[in-house]
Amino acid sequence: MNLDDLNVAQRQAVERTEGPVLILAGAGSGKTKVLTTRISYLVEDKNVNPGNILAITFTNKAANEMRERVDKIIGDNSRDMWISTFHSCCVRILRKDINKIGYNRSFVIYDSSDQATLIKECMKELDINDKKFDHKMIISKISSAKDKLMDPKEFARQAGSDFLLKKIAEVYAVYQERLKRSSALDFDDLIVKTVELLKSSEDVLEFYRNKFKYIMVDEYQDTSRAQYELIKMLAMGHQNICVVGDDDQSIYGWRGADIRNILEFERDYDDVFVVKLEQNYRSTQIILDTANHLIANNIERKKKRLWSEKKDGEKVQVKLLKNEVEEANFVVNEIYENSIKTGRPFSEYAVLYRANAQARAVEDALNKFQIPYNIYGGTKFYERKEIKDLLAFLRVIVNPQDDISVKRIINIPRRGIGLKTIEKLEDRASMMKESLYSVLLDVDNNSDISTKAKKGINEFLDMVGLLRALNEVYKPSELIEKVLDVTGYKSELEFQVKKNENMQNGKAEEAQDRIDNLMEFISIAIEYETGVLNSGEEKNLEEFLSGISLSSDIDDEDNDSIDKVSLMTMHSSKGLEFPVVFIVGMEENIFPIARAIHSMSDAEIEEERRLCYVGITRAMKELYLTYTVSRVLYGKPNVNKKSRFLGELPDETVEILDSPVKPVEFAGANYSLIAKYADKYKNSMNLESAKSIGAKIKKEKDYDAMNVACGEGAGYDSYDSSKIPRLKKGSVVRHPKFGDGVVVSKLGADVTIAFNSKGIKKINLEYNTIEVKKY
DNA sequence: CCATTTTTTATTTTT
DNA sequence: TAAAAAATGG
Repeated sequence: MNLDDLNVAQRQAVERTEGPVLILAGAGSGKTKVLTTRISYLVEDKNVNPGNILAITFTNKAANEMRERVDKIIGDNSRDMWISTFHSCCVRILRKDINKIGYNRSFVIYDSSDQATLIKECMKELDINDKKFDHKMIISKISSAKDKLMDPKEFARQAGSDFLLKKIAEVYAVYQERLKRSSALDFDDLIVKTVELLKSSEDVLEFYRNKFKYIMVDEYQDTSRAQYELIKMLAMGHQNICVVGDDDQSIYGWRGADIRNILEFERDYDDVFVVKLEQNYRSTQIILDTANHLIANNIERKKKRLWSEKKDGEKVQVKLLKNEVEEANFVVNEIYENSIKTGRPFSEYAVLYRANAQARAVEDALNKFQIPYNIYGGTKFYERKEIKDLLAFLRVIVNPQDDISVKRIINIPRRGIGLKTIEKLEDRASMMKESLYSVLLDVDNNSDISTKAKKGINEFLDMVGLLRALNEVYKPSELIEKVLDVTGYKSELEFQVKKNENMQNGKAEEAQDRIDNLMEFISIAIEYETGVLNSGEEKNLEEFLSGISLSSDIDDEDNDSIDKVSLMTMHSSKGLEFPVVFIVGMEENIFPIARAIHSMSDAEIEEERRLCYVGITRAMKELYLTYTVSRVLYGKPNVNKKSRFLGELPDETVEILDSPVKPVEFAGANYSLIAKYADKYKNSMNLESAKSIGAKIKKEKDYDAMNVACGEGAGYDSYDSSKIPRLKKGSVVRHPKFGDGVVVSKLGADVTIAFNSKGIKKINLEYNTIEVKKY
């Protein structure tokens, strides 16, 4: 096999096939290339049977990409290889043998919202409604317990006498019981139960240890303790385990990723061969220097330094704007001008942010400029109501024990089964420790249920019976059509469209959208069927459903080729790259994000810093970082200091774009003063409070709040209909780039200005901020 | 039982 | 602000 286009380190990583190998792969250092080459090398040069190879990734996208690339090198040989995500690998193992630990092999997979519903039910059953017990908090505690392979008993033991933890332990126990009764596993269970299976059955463990003679794990820094344990069990015999990761890109600690897994890999295995991939093929040296300098502030890390052969490049641009609207306008204008200047398609630009809510302002600006964009994240296809309803029907067909799904659809379409009836049924189910469905089957012998409800329940049972019979005959896609038909779900939506057609309430469009989504779902099913046909596997509804549960978003391949700007959180940008990257919202409390009440621990700050590192290293050629004076948060304007991360960047690689005002520095400087008046506003201050504090400081009420917060009556102007009239012919202005000038003429937001140094220029105030001299 | 109004509460989310 | 949860009224 030809390894000529690998560098020395990459080559070492490929050729060291035996024993434990740790590849520390910096951002953009070609780790996917190394992994795919290594897999191919094993097969082609080392004559390893493809069936003996297991390659694990975290996302379907990564798994698909890896398989594709391996396919390209070694052709159809890759078929017997397991290249999959942790979760789908576990599903495959569990479908075969989960009965050995007392579960039903046709289990369903509960997603996070099913999980939330079930947790709430468990809390109700235990009479826990105190406001102190937030179901989300309980979910995350249980989830992190599972990440550590802690079962309810162990959890209760560790809770000791702590009241809160004891209560959570109770919920955890009931929750697991209910899951089992429903033949359901949540995402975490997929890992936990696989470990349990391997621990309890010597045969199964032996089988997979023999099968997977070579194991590779991608994104190792993101593995949880449970995943670590799983891999360790499988790799124990032959020790041919190769993990790839970058501790600096560990950004999922809050989701159970244990950074110790990678930091302590060398301690866990004997004679570990460590390779560092430090040559970056993605970014300019300027961008790498910026990222290196920032991440050097983290203490808990393996030292490494990325370098690139691309020595020249643009400096990182840092820009302060007045608020999130102007920030977005600046970004979009910059994209627009840059694309005209360089001829880059819009797909080469990305706007990254800390929280999804920040996308809105950017979206508005892009719409105003009529620039096409793609938002990643947000509401996912499979989380839409109509899709969830349909999925619930399908899940009940496969597994009527699934209480959560039964409850979801029992009254769709309406059959007079209300909350009261369901409550009675549930009580009975939990009393008898049986599933809801078996209580339904016995409804005629149940005296507390009204005749009307009984009738409805029997209708429901008949319908499910019919659909289950149809499932024996039809393919998934055809069955879906039957479901939509038999349940009347589709005709109900069609009726909604008709009914609201002539009203301007948007309901017709909404119903039509839902129909379209359902049709889209059918084509996904058809796609699945043809895909399965080619691979020669079984094509049943069960497999189709687990596939769907395990795929987060539809990876729309042709969507990538469409010329659109990408908007996403920094979390979802991991693994991607763009020639031009904007990171918006570089402010304290936004990024690093503020956590409720308590201040952040060092470890949390370090994770935020790693996230910033991930964001920066997405950029290939140009990088912009923006922050604002004030920003509307939860409906109220807030003033934040600029992000500490900006201060951690090296001076040499950063260019601070001239700003008309320096309010954030002022705000920073004034914090000690403000703090004197109101200590509680030290970290976060809204304009309301700034105004009153400012008034005390300045003893002058007429300053507008922002100027007070900025510490000075800067008298600056921007596009704001109420302020525009202040700009007149003859006004003296200062532009951030062009310096002082005089307004020559004004048409809408377009102002023509004669600059002392640059001559006459037309400036559009929608996306340029200029300073107006105070009268 | 169900639809509408009021109140509450705000990360990130590969599966 | 804006979405989700809870409360209320028909």
